[in-house]
Amino acid sequence: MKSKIEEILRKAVGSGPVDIFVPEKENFGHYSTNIALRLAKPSGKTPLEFAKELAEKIAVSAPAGLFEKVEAAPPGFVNFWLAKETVQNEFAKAAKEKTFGRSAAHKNKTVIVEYSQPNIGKMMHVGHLRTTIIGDALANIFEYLGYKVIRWNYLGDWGTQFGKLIAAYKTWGDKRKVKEHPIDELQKLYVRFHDEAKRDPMLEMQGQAEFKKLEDGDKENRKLWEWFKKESLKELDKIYATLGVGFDTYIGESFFEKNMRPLVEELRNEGILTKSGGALIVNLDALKLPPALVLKADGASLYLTRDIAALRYRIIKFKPEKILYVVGNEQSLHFEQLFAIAKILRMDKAELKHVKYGLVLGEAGTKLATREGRTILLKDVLRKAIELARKVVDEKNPALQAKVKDKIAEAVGVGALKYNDLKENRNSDITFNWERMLDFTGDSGPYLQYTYARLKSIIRKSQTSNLKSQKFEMLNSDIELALMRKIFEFPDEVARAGEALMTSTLAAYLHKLAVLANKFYETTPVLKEENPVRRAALLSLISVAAETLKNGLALLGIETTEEI
RNA sequence: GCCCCCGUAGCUCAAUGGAUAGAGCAGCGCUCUUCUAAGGCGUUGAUGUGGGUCCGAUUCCUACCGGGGGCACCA
Repeated sequence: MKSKIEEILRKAVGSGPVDIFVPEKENFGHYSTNIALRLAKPSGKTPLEFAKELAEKIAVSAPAGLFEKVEAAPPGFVNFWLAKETVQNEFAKAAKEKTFGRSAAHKNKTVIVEYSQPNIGKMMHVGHLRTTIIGDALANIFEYLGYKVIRWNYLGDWGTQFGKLIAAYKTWGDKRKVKEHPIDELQKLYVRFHDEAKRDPMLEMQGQAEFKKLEDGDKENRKLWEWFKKESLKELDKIYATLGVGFDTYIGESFFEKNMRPLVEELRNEGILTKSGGALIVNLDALKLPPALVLKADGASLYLTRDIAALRYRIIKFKPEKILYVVGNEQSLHFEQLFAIAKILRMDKAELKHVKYGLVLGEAGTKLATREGRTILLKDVLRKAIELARKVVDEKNPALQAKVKDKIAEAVGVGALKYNDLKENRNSDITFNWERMLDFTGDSGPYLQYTYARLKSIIRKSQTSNLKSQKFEMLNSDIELALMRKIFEFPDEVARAGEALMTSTLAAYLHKLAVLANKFYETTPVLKEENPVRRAALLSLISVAAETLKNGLALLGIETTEEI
């Protein structure tokens, strides 16, 4: 609908960009534009005059019966109200299409979304939640918009940290213990290493040496590394299963190990390498960036070096239109440097975007650090959320079967965590707060899931299988029309989320949709409706509203259940 | 010191340069013999400070104040 009005508007104003938006309040129209405010000046008219003329022009030129009215409003808006019939017809179209809003417009375009990126040998903590669910949601959105999406879990499976882990294992490790609880033990070793390294600087060098050996192909270190990686992946899979998140590839940093030497050669040939304190750097003064270190004095590679190689690989192999790096704010400099070097190496054909987000800070408001043992484990957060959800289900809906309750608890617990994060768009840091994360009321995941379940409950009780009524002229009340309009805004909202790389606008839209659905629920008794034609139309409306909620939540990676 | 992010209601967050700055929580008052009260209705309450650009600034520029993060051999 939005694009249709834009087209009409474009015809009326001639050329140039036009922009239609849905105003906050209905008394400013169903759709609105501020174009008169922008175009009035060169015409010598006041914005309001310009808007009035534009409104009159459109009222005449628009297809008959499309609008109920088109009005100018101070200081110079043009507001559009759709006719009832337009709303009903447009809704009918949405109701007919199963894949409403899904587009094929970008069929041949590839987007690589890099997200989650856990480190092998360490447990995932709350910080990983943001990258994992934001990345997953963006991947879903781009798929919906018709892109070919590559979901890339770029594992942190290489680097000095493994030298440190290997050194720690060799010094204090107990093979039997590690076999029993691999990740717990490895994490303990890692923390101990950093703890003792504070007192014993030799340890740090030992760690670096072990990594160098690993990178040089030392058999024992290689074996240990493989073992740690295997165990880590098992652990990670459990978390991803709970989160309902999947990937197309787990190719991580270690994959690019073999590219390090040629890459350094290439950088040398480009003439952009400088020696500095034994290490090799790329000077980025011209771009007002600090120098980027690409090879350590001992000849071992670095995160950035591997990232350059990974970028090269992706561009050659997949020819993506965009690469989205869903990584925390704290790595801004790293990506500025990476993108700068990409430009120098002429690897900037793809649109490279650092999709950044604020840090999750501890309850004290400071950074959580695994290496110092200050961390909140993701598995604990998930477990706690699901347990709490289970308690609430028991309270609210005790009659359900235990198995059903478990399923609901998982959907609700995980949904609450995800929605809580995805509804926010700010780059600002989040201070970790159990209460807020596990709030199941108000503008929350469970609220949307609850709305869905309520709607489905009506349909179940109606004992009708035919939900295909198209007699939408029977639906005339303000709330019914408002709900229909909100539903067919769905594709516009998905497109907007994709353009802005933002999940918050989509979450806000779904919340508004749910508010309308609940208002409808409270004010319109459906099963008591005596007119069978209207009853069928109402059921059809409920069915489409529920589907839209379900589809929207699915884009955010949130499950819905029939009962809650 | 330099760079990045942020500062909106008591709290946690919204607001593609536009209209009367939106939600949720907490508070207060209603609302379950009616399709799930995880709900609905009502109500109290906010743009860090000073300049600037603009017809119009929470949004852009600038200075300051405050919080968080980063700044070479971690990732």
